[in-house]
Amino acid sequence: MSDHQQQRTSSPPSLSGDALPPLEQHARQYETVRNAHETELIEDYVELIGDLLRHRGEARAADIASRMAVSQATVSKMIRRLNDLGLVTSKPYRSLFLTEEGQKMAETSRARHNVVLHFLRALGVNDSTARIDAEGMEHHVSDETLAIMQRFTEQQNS
Amino acid sequence: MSDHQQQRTSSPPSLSGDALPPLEQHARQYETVRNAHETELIEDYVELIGDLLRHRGEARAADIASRMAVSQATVSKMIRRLNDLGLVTSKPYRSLFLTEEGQKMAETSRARHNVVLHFLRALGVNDSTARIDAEGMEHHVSDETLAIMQRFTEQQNS
DNA sequence: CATGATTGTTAGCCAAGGCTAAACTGTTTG
DNA sequence: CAAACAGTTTAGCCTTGGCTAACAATCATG
Repeated sequence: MSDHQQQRTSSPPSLSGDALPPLEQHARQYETVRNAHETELIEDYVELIGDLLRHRGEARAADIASRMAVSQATVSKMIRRLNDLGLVTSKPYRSLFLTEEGQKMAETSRARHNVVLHFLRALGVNDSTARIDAEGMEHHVSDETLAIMQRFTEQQNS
Repeated sequence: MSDHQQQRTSSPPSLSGDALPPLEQHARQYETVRNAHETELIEDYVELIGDLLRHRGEARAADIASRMAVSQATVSKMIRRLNDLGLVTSKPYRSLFLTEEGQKMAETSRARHNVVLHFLRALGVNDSTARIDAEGMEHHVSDETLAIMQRFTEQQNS
């Protein structure tokens, strides 16, 4: 029953990089990320629906499915959820529309997305990489950071 | 409720912001994000275990649970998964250790995390915000962008 | 050294977000 | 105008990642 436990011990903090954040703060970090994950997908759908409406005049489930690379059944299920959340109005077998709340969310998401995307390009990231990274990052950037990104981009472009 | 469709219609692309990306590219963006989500949590656990080992000499389930703000049962279940994936070795009721592969993952994650964190600080983001944002962003930053962030940070600090 | 506190595990529940297969609707066209 | 096809929905399944409650092991300590 002896403890093993490689005594790799006593690692002096000075040699082992940044210290652990205080417990409370650390916990808050993870919680924030978990919360973001809950809304992330919803926002992506709403944003995409908004984009389809703006660019195509309609948003069909099939388009969403192919753009998201997901099955139509998955989209259908998600639409019901969006409906229940009061973000879209849908009549069976017809195009979707956003409720007022949905439009607000789409607008906000699109704005965030664009700030991040333009920021990455201003930083010097290749366009197609920037698109991919922006898609992943947009939901994890605080308002504070977003504002800084925007300022940075503007300075770069002047 | 029936005022459908602000006829914002026929939106000329020039007025409606960036065009939709070509379908294939668009689909790849979402796929990349979905894939990131699958490994994200795993990496967070492994990274945290690595940090606990470095700073404390041991990684107990209770510590992980409180730092992640998650129940012990959740941690216990996750540890079995990490075990199955060959990332940690665990004997019941004992501290965890990382396998060689786990250590590699922890190292890589930690490095990414630090690059993003230091980049955000160099950009001018407040420390506690930077920590939160870094936690969320780290899994969505491509190698290309990461390299650019690192260069930027170094220039800033010179 | 017994016992209570702490820590870890197991069982069983739930929601989210995927999937395929099958059923249904709407549209196009022969 | 009927049949075929494209689009949509439903049913039912799976995995992940949470949770609580009950139980088990370990550890401190009176």
